[in-house]
Amino acid sequence: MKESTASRKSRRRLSCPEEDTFLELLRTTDMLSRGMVGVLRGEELSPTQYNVLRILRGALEGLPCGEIAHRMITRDPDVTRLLDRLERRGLISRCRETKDRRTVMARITPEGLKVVGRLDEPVLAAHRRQLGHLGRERLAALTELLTVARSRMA
Amino acid sequence: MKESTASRKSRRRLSCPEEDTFLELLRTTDMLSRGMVGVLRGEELSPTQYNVLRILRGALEGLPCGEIAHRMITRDPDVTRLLDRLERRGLISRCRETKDRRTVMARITPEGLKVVGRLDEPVLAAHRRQLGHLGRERLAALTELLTVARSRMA
DNA sequence: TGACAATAGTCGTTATAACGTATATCCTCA
DNA sequence: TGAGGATATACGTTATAACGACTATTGTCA
Repeated sequence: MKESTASRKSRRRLSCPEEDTFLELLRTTDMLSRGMVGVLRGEELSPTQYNVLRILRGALEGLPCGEIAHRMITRDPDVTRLLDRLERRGLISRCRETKDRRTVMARITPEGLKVVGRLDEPVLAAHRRQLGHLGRERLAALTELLTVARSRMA
Repeated sequence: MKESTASRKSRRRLSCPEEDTFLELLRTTDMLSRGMVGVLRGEELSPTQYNVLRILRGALEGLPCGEIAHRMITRDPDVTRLLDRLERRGLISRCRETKDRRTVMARITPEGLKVVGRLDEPVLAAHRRQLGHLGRERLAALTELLTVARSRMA
């Protein structure tokens, strides 16, 4: 194990606890995301698209584009073309507001609801398969740590 | 708070602890990554490119492309073109092996070393700024939880 | 040996992300 | 009221990611 220790030392000469955590976060998130991508592929949705549909399902009355952008997990300033693709597939509809003619409201369509609905079960199953082994307590601890991390992040 | 509770309930009708954790992970990682992107922009490197350079700095004797792909944090099967761009900028060099003529070795150049080197300080500072407030113990706890999560992930 | 599978890397194509800029609409206040 | 700034969205362009198919080289075993 001598050589492995040495190479590890040199490779990590600049590492610090913060960086270790950051890298673990990246790796874990990457792994989880890949799993999700696999599930969503069943309905030919990207994670971003799925995210939008979930948001719109939670607001059946519709939302302005900007609000969608604001609520997205991974911020995407170019909501326009994201919605373009979803509209082309008939999963959402858009219409310009009458009051403030700058804003465009997006709504999920019945077809869109069907698509997201078909994913509920597999998505849930994937989550359980990927993280279920941690158990309630550790999941709670993890969520808590992440919330704290983010709330004080500079 | 009545309405907010109700809407929250309906919005989360399908949520589960695993999903909550997953979403927190995504949000946190996204936030951290954005910070890094900002720092790396100083040298016009994408996170993926920076990752490759860090890997190659840890293996000055060079590595075959496949091994680079294997070590990357976020798996990218298309290492070829990633290395193309880095080679075009003179940050790495490539040459075909003589023994196994299928493999191509990539090495970091002195110029590449300079670029990564210039980032050491700012990257470290960013890590501390973003996660330093957690303190040693919580960082360790977080890293530990993530390692466990990943090691048993199905 | 020599056919065949396995491996390492490359490339074509399409979709998506990132960035800056443009356009339309609204709001405020002199 | 009307000029200037703010806001909401769209779009042009370039870079990158994702997915397959393709080529070259090596290893294996009948």
